Amino acid sequence: MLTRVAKASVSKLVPKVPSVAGATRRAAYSASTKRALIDVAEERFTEAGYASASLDAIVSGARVTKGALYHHFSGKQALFEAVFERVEQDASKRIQKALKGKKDPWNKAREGLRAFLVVVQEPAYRRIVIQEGPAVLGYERYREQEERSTFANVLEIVRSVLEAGKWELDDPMVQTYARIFFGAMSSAGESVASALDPEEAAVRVEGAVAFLLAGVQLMVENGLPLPNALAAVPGGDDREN
Amino acid sequence: MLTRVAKASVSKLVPKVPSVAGATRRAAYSASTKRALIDVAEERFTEAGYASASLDAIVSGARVTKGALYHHFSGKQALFEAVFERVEQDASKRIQKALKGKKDPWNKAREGLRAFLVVVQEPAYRRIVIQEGPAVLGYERYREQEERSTFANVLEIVRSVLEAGKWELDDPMVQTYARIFFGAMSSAGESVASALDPEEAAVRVEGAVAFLLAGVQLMVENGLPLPNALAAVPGGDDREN
DNA sequence: CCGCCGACATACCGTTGGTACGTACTTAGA
DNA sequence: TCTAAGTACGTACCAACGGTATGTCGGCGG
Repeated sequence: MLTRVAKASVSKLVPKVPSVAGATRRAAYSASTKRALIDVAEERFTEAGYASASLDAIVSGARVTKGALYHHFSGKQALFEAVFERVEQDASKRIQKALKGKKDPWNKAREGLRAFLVVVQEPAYRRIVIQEGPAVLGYERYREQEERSTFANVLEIVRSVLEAGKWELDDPMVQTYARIFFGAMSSAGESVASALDPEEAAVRVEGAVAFLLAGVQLMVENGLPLPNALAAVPGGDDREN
Repeated sequence: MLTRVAKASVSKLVPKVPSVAGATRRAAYSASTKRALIDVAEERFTEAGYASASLDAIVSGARVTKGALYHHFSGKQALFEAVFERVEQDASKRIQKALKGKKDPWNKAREGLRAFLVVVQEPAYRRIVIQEGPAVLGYERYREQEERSTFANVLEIVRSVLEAGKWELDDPMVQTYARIFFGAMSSAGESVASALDPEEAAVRVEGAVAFLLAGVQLMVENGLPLPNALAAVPGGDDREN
């Protein structure tokens, strides 16, 4: 009964002409409840964390029952993954928008960093993607998801920066650089978000990254060596001390 | 009964003269079972993950009951934290050993990185510290723990590297650099450990970091600018495109 | 020798994720 | 319009798990 009311209350979402995309009315209802589930789940997961967010709370928040949940998702983890995906793609789009039109690799990097530092301060992204993502999904699935969203952005930025140099490096090496940067950004983002003064922390992070970028830039301009060679530094194998 | 046998089998750990440190025999028994709990817990947590590792399995593996567990620890999370702490300190010690005697900051950094890349390939460290640590402990407690172990090592390395430059930067800034590097290393470590060819991946990571280090080194030698200034780059506010 | 207390064991509870099954409402087809 | 089919749920239930309350046994100080 309550369910009926619930459906009625969101019925404005139902397309007037269920012709092609929205298809039938049933499908629209269905999609609506699925959305509601994901919405509430995102909220609960963000607030309470994955383990402490009970399915009962989620389904009651979405004004459905577990039957509905298990009709749309194979389980709690699948629901989390759906939420994860949406949060990730949201973030990715916003970062891409910040990159829009920027062409100079260095500015692109700085702008992307800034956008990321904004995104990473949102509770949902912090908790769901950075904090609990790897643990809940497992590193494999986590990586797969990232690969086609935020990490893709980082990869693009890193690639364009590295291409500013004349060295040509194979794709795995670019991936390696991107991995390193992505990890750095995630960690930095967490520390920014949890700092007493996030603004100040963000400034510090931007400064630090700008510094490192300047180092790379210097090497580019001086046309310098070994981009992907190992640290078999000629100086000496450290027989000092 | 079984418990009795278990205790007897490890009774060689009991000090012959329970005078000062080991104290009474009871205390020694107690410490022994606590150790056993942590041992088994580390194993189970590493294999199955935090959520899927049941307390029943852990206590039965340690040949005790939940009564014993809840006598020594306040709950599952506390047990995890004990395991976490041990794994972390183990890793920290090993890294410190690798740093032993190295004085040149750049070599120290490279050596520390190499040691870290070894440590991070051990399943226990990967799973407990990197993957599940932040999610289970929460970022706050996670950071507190790291602060006094592995992160301390990174901090020291970063500090010594940065001090190679003539700039003086305040402590928070050094912390920021260390955070960035630590995050980079964690992520890189994960990708190394989960790569099809960890050896090759490790080489790539070392190469990439060496490259970045070379950039910093270049800036040091050229006595270059703005270590902690923001990227208010004079070049232009990016009205390009 | 004895009373006490620490170090467990045992039995039990509430909650949770997950499943099996029932059912009402839609929609396609005649 | 009527009906058969199937989708999209709701309901009732279960096993497993983390956690707790209480009992008990053996060592240890006096």
